[in-house]
Amino acid sequence: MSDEQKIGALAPLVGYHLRRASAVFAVDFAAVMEGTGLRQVPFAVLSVVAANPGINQGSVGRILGIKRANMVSLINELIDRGLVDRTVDPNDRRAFSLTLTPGGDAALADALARIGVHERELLADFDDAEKAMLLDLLSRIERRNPAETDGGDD
Amino acid sequence: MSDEQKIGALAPLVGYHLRRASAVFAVDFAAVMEGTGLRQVPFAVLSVVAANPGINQGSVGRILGIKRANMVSLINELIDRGLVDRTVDPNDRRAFSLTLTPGGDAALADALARIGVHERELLADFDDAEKAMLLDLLSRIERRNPAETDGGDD
DNA sequence: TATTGTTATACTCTATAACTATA
DNA sequence: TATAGTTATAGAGTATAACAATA
Repeated sequence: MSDEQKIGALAPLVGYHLRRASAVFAVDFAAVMEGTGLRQVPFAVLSVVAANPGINQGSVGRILGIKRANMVSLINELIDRGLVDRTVDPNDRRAFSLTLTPGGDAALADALARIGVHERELLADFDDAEKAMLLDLLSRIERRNPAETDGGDD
Repeated sequence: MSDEQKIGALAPLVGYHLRRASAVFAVDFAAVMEGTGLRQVPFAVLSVVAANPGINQGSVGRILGIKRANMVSLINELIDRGLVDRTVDPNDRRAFSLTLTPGGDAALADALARIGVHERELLADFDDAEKAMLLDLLSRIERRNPAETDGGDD
């Protein structure tokens, strides 16, 4: 018993706490999305395609930090499930133009409703200023290393 | 070119930004630790053993959110590298008592020096109050779901 | 009966390299 | 020559189930 939470040298490390807090969100995300089959990364892809109709796979990957090679099965999965539509881009016949299907719109709306509940639950004791502060601090970290985190570098 | 970073519905989601910020830290962690062979999780194990001499594997797992089954190879790796010592606990002969070897102490000190550089770099534009605020906000998230994130539930 | 550690196994996520077709 | 997408593959990380030894 008792494991008194002595994390020693980890205590002042932002990297450690980011990893653990991120894991808390990931576990609860999976719980709240149960039954939909949508995981964190496919949901993010769906969001980016919705916000950028006609975008191609490479651009989605660059925005989300996903390598081109790993985008393939991700997009295939969303197409197989009828959530995304893929057509050859007439302006560049190497590329595919991605859009959400009506089913994709519905799945995204359902996911956003579930995720709204999940975020409100995990941030229940955060006031608006604290949540805004957290989003700002995290965004500043994200901007620190855009090149290395980018999905486009092979 | 240009991928104008339209992340759409992801923009206000703390879970998304936690995942991306955590990834930035993970990539830079790997870069700064290159050559040592220490990754994030084994480093965390080393830190917890150092802070709790004589602790057993299960307790380390519960503190760090690592399942017992996954602790085995983790501890084996640290022992094979001569960083951790494992002896049968005389008070409970099912359990092992874990301590750092002198080599483990040295490896941890070296890791902490490297990680100090890495954290200062990634948080270069954070003042002390902002860093303290971030640590506090993240710790409050970590406390939201200790049960589900715990490593001890099979 | 519960707990510590173990083995075996599987799935997700991420990474690299080599290929094709278009530009 | 560079870029979009693809295939194959490998290594982490994490999950479950079943087992032996000890409490």
